[in-house]
Amino acid sequence: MPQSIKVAVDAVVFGYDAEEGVSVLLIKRKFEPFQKFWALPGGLVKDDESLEEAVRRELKEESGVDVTYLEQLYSFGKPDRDPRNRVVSITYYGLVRPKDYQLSAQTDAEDVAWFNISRLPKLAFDHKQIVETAIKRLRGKLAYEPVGFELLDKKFPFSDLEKLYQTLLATQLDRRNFKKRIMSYGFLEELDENVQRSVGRPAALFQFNRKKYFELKDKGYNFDLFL
Amino acid sequence: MPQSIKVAVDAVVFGYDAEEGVSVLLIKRKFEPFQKFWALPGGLVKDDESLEEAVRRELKEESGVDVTYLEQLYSFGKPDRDPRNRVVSITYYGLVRPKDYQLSAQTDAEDVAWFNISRLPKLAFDHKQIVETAIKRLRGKLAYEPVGFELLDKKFPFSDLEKLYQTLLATQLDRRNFKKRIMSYGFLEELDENVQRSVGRPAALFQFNRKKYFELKDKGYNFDLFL
DNA sequence: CCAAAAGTGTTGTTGTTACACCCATGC
DNA sequence: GCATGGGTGTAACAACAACACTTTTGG
Repeated sequence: MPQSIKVAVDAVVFGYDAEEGVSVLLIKRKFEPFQKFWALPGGLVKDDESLEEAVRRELKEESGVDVTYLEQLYSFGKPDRDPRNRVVSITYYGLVRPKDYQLSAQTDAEDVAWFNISRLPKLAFDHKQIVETAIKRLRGKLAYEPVGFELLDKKFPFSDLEKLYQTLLATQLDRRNFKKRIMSYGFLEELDENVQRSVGRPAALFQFNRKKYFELKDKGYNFDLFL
Repeated sequence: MPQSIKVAVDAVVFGYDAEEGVSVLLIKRKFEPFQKFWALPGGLVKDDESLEEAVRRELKEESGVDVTYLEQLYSFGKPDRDPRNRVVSITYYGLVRPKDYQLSAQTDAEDVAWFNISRLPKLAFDHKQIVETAIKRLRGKLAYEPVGFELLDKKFPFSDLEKLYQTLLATQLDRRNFKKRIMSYGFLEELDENVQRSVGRPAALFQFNRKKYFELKDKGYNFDLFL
C-alpha cells in the first residue's frame, strides 16, 4: 500500500509594535474543515517548489505579506492532526514590522488580521500548539541574538528596543544596564536625529548596523543577551 | 494535479566512547539509488504512525538500535534531494552508548556500523548535510545542557565527562574549573566506589541524578555550560 | 511649573579564570 | 622509583546588578 500523506507548510509571522506589543498574523478560513476559524497562513507544498518557497507563496497569497526573515521552526505530523487526511506540516516562523504591510485576504482566506499573542482566538487544527512552539523559540532566540533588526523601524528610539525586550521576555530591565550591554556590542549606532512621540523629552534615534552585526556573528561572537 | 510528495524520516544517532570519540550510526544501502553507499537509517513514514514512531521503527529495523533520547532536528525538502521522486525528510537526532547495542543490519540495510565523525565515508543523498546540521545542534545543546546523561555509562569517572566535553567542543578545559562548575549544579553525585582503567590512580565514580536534574530544569534553571 | 519620558556613572558583589603541586596505583 | 592519570584551593580580575537624579520638551 503506497503512502498517502500530504505535505503542508504553515507560518507563524510575528509583528511588533510599541503600543500593540507582539502579535501574530492569522487568516480566517473560508472553507471546511474549521470554516470561519482563525488559522495560520499555510497550505500544501507544490511538487516542484522548495519548502521555503511554498511558505512564502502561501503567505503572499493568503495575506499579502512578504516576509524577509524566515526560519524553520518544527514539523508536526501526528496522524490525526487534520480530520480529512494525514498531513505533515513543516512550520516556519518569521518576523516583520506590521506597518510595512497592507493586509489583503485572498484565495482560501476570508479575512486576515494581527492578533496580540496574549489575546489569541481559538485556532484551527493544532495551530495553537504551533504558535506556542514559535513563541518559545522567539524568546529563546531573543536571548542570544538581537531580533530587533526585523521588528523595529529602520530608525528607532532606544526605548523601543527596551520595550520590545521587556514585552517579549515579560520582565523589567534596568535601562542603564541594558543600554550599556547593547551598545558594547557595537552593532547599534546613534544618529544625529531626534524624534518626539507624544509628550516628554525627544529621543535620539538609533539604527542597526547590519554589516557590523554579521561580521561579529561570522567571527563566532556570542551575543549573550540573557538578562 | 494532486500532490505527490513522499514523507520520510532519517536519524542521526550519536554514540560516544572514551577511546573512539564521537561517532554516528550508518547503514550500507542494499538497493538503488545509492546502492552500497553509506546512509543514515531511515525510511518512509507509514500512514498510521507518528513521525517519532517511524524513526524508532526504522532504526530498530535497519540497525537493531533502540534509542532512548531522540529529538527532532530539521526537515529537508529540496525538490531534487532524492533522484526517484520528491521526498521530504523529517530528521531526528539521538544519543546512545554504543556499547549498549549489538548492531544488526536488516531490511534495506546490508551492513551497519559506527563511524567517527571526523572520518565519515561518502554519504547517500544529502545525508552529509544532515549529519553536519546534527553535529552543530549537538554542540549547541551541549553548551547549555549536560548531554552526558545519555552518552556515558551509568557510573563513570569524572574524567570521562571531561573528555566528552573536550572532544565535542574541540577545546581544552581546566579540570578544576570544569569540575567546580558541574558540581555546583548538584545533579551529579559522587559514589563511594573507585575504578581503575589501565594505569594511574583509581578514579572515584560519579552518576547523574536525573530527578534532581529535571527538577532544576523544570524550575527554568539555566545550565550555562558555555566554557 | 508640572508631567512625562529620555538620558546618564559609580560602586559593591559575584562569578570566572588562571594556575601547580600532591596522591594512589601498576609495573 | 617512575610513569600515569586523579585529585585539590586560592587569588586576581572581569562582569553584572543595583541604584536616583537631571534634562528636555509640551501643555
